[in-house]
Amino acid sequence: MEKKVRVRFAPSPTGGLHLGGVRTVLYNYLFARQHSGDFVVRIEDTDQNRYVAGAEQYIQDCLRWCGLVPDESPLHGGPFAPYRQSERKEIYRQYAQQLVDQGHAYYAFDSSAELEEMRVKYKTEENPSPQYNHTLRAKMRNSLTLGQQEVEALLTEGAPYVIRIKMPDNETLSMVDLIRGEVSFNSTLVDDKVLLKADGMPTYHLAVVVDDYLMKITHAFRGEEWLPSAPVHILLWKYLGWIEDMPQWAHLPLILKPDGHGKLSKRDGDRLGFPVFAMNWVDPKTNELIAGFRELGFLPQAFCNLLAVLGWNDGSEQEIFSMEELIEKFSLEKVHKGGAKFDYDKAKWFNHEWIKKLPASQYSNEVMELFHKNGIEITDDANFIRVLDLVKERCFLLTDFVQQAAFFFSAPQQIDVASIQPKWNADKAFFFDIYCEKLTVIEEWNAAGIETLLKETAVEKNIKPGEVQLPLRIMLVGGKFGPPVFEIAEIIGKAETIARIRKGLADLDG
RNA sequence: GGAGCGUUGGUCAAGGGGUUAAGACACCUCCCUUUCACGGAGGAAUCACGGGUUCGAUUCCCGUACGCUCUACCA
Repeated sequence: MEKKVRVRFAPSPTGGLHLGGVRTVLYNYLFARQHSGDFVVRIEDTDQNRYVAGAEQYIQDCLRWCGLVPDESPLHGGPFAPYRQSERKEIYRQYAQQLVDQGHAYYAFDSSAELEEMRVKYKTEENPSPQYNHTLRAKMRNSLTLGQQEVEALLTEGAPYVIRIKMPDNETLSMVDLIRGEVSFNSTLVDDKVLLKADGMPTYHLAVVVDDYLMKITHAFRGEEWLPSAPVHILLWKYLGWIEDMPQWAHLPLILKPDGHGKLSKRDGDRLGFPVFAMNWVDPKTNELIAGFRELGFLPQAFCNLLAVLGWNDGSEQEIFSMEELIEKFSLEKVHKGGAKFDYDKAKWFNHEWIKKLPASQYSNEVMELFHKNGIEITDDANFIRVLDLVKERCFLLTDFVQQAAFFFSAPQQIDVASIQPKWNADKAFFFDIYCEKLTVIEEWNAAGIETLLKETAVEKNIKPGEVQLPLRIMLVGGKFGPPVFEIAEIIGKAETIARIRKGLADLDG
């Protein structure tokens, strides 16, 4: 049978796309690819107040960066248009009405003040949050308690109302979750959820069922936090007469805070100093910039990789997976049931592995942009890529390239004289003077030659070659880092090498 | 309070009636490198607790504890 997988999103009140969201899409994507099925990503705009301008485009951009949506497939394209919830309002209303007509749902006219009153009135120690359920609904203002005439009068005069599902008493509702196996609930314990809101928009519960049916969805993955509302959805599929077509569900484990417990949130990122969003996001209300993995220097391959293995493992020792390998090896059966704490150190390790694994040419454009932002212009692409490949094993983030490679293209602003000074003396200064002169007339400019010359000159001047290597490095790169010095000298060229040594000598003098 | 779900080192985790309970990140020691990394060798550290079942439970069952999620006209 043809599989049709869908992911549904609601932009959070502040917007942004967090780790859990991307992972959900990723698992969906892998599953869809495995079964050569369709893959649908939808974004809710159910509540205009919550809908954040730009969120849709932003989410699409993030997913594109991750390689999870092809460019030609806009999130809301496809044969079942319209896709936006606001444009489907009438469809939901029609099914809600059907449920009322069949006696599975009812009108409720209670105002929010009345609901609040009910919650206070029936609140007890044993039951701190009373629910609008099979017992309490008899005490509220709804079409079950009001006479038919009164209900009709209220409806014709346009009184605000919602449609609530009428949960049956003591029925066992069960489903087979692709990850957890059979899960069951007693209907008595669940409340009469609102299906259609007073503004005529559906709640998630109604929308998800109606859309999944109409759009012929066969598989739906969502976060574990949805498990408690599964009985409502099962009942809806049943009451609407579609139970045979109910998609298979998989409830994914949560991504937890690195410290303590609980769902990972944006706040944790701020607090602990790591991103939780895929890409930079500016909260339109506060103008606050929330950092994203991409801008912080993550490779999409690494990002997907680390997300994939946070809650899934193929049983082998392999940890680095390309998208192709993930498609081949991913299986829902091996997804964990328990949540996993996010570990930023490990995340950086994944990125490091990918930086090393990929040829620099695959990310040189991004790095070039970073150089540009730091005021360093690159003119020779081939040379740039060569340098990146030379230093990449020292970089955990793309942004690390700036420190690790900037000195190849522009002389260090300032050198770490403090590291040389203690052992500096006139003999060494003299040595470098001579060395510069000899470099000027060296025949072939290559690392081996530059090194041999240094050693010979040192021996000649009665200095241990090792003692001048660190000063040389610091003069050339500015600090104690970077690849082997002689290779650096070879790449930056004769004139630049000599210039930097002379500059270094001057700095040490002063 | 209730319901659902979960619990292998600090973290991610493999495994699953009999094992020296893999591996990775982080941490520590050493080697390599007269820089910083990479790399290599080694170290410390784990089956939440209590009852069963069993010749034998980390593994199966039941409790307990703990944690999380939900308990909105949010998703």
